[in-house]
Amino acid sequence: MAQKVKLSTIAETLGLSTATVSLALRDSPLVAEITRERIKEEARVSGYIYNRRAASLRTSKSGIVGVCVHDIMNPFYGEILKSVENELDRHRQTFVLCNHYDELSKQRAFLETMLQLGADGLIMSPAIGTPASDIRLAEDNDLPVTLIARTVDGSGVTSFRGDDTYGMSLVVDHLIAEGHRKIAMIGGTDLTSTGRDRELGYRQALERAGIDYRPDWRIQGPRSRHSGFDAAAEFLALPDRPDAVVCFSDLVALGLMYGLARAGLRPGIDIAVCGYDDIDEAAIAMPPLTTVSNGQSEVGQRAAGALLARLAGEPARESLELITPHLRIRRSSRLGGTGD
Amino acid sequence: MAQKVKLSTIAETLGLSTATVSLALRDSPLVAEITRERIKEEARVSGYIYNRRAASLRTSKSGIVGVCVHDIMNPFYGEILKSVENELDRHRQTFVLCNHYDELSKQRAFLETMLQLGADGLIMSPAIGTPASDIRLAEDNDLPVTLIARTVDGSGVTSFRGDDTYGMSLVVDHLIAEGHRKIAMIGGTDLTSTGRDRELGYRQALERAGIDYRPDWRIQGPRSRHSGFDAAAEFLALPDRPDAVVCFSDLVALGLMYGLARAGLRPGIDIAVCGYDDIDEAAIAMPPLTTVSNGQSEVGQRAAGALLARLAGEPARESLELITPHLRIRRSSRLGGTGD
DNA sequence: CTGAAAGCGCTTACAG
DNA sequence: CTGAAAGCGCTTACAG
Repeated sequence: MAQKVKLSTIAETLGLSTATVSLALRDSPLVAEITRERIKEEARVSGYIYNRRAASLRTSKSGIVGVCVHDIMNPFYGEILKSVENELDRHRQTFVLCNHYDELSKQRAFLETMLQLGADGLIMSPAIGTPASDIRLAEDNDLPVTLIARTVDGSGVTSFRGDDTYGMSLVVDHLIAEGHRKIAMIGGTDLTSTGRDRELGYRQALERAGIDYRPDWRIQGPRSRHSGFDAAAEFLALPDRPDAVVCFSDLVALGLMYGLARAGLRPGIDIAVCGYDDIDEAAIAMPPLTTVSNGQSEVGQRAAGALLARLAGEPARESLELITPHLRIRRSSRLGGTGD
Repeated sequence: MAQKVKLSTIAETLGLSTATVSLALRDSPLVAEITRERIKEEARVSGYIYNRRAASLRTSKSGIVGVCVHDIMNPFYGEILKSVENELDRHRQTFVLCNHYDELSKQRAFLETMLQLGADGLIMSPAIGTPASDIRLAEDNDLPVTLIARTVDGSGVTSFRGDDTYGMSLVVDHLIAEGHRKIAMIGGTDLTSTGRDRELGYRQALERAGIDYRPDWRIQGPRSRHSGFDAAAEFLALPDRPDAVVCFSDLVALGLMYGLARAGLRPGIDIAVCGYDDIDEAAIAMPPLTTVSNGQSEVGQRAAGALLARLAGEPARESLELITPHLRIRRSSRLGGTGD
């Protein structure tokens, strides 16, 4: 491009003012239909590129929404993001992604960048240890925030997530109904609301059934496929080994099943395994994985919707929107039974 | 924030000019050390937020690099992106992600957005059907492009990808060495360079071994775990069924293995299955998957490096940088054999 | 229905 | 070592 084409270039070529050109390109009815068409045609043929930085500097709207999660390669987040993306696309918002890998410094750098770029809003699954003040910093600088999957107390904003305590209790109830009494739980951490809530659901369900909680059957930590795989060895070495396992997530369960299979134990035959999230892979895994549908697409859609409402002027308020999870019974938990 | 703090606010407070403040905040030696410290301190306590839109409007540098791939939820791209992210992070570039899902319109919308935001550069794995002119449009508007994983002829820019033809021939050679003669290939499409090149490697390896290519043993299409799973039925119905399969990707292979196992066929025992890419999961899968390491992190790192060089002023040139793939032999391909 | 002018918040020569 | 002034490319009252 020899010479950059800008509004004023078009205005000069056509003998109009930049004001008219600006209005016409945004389809303002203030400009006569015929003038509008001439202007648009000229913009097209001259290869005009709208300069959003300039516009944004003037209007203080950027059309950018930031999205920050633990790791987009995790299908659980991926599925949420897909529905967020869908929703934002329809409102012509550009969507800027970031992984924080639970490093507060990464999350802060991203937040700072969004502030500097004048982002219109932020959707985040806060990193471990996020203080409420980080979220208020954004809000105080006109950057509305909506939380997903995890909660931060005192943030003053709306969070969307599944009802993890209830969901986990559904799984454990199911295993108990299948006749299991020795049920381990693998994965998750006390440091996130998700981890705490799912463990609570596990303990409550045991308690309701009159089964003692055994700390040695609670293996904390794993949150990925790989660490689930690694946990198999630890599980197999457990004293008085349980015959059923609930996992923090599907990813952990799928990794664990690989690990158990490698050790010669057949998931769904020798041992019951359940996951959490009902990611796409759960239904086709071998064996098909019993899990809890955690409403990823609903979380994404509602979170995006709530953020758009904030952009449209709705005030912030602290609230927790719980999506009701559903049990998906498949073969991995039905020893000797049938199922898909 | 009652009142937005800007450069001029700081300048007034301190009785300095905005020029001095601007220079000081960017650590210019033109400003006296002591003045610089006063300014930075004031910026800190007043909660100043640097306005990148304004700066970028002035300098026409935005600090943004766009990255556009088929689907970031695909671990193959995820692994590339992780290393791109690493590299860009070190140069304090903000990294804006986009999935095009092989829809040209989505890719174009993203390209347009990057142009409007004045992005400094673009890394992309071009959508099916991307014309060279789309890439030249970016280049002509001062938006340097580097391609990954796929190539576009006549683009005039550098591409980084694995040597797919050679890589696929390694797998097929290995199966032949294991004694297989009836080898199917599942997945991939003629519409991408990756699909074409991997199929070519398959056919060349067969030819070298004097084995006829059988079109009915070439199942095109699958490129995801789910479609790999679905392809199992088609494969099982094949006339004169092969006893070995090479897949377009690990994801396809992993899905296929789920499908075969569900049908009662044991991958790695009754049938040999190989993947491509060597994603993290391949090594822990059950059975562990024989595959080809495709150098994802090298692709990402070198592509990011090349783009940074372009940003630093290096001219564009059309070239193809092939990363040499390596065979990873695991249990899925060694019927009756041993391995990890 | 269209135009002249100010201003968004920075950076960059240029002057002193 | 610091300041005054112009300008990046838009949009928005305001006037006509």
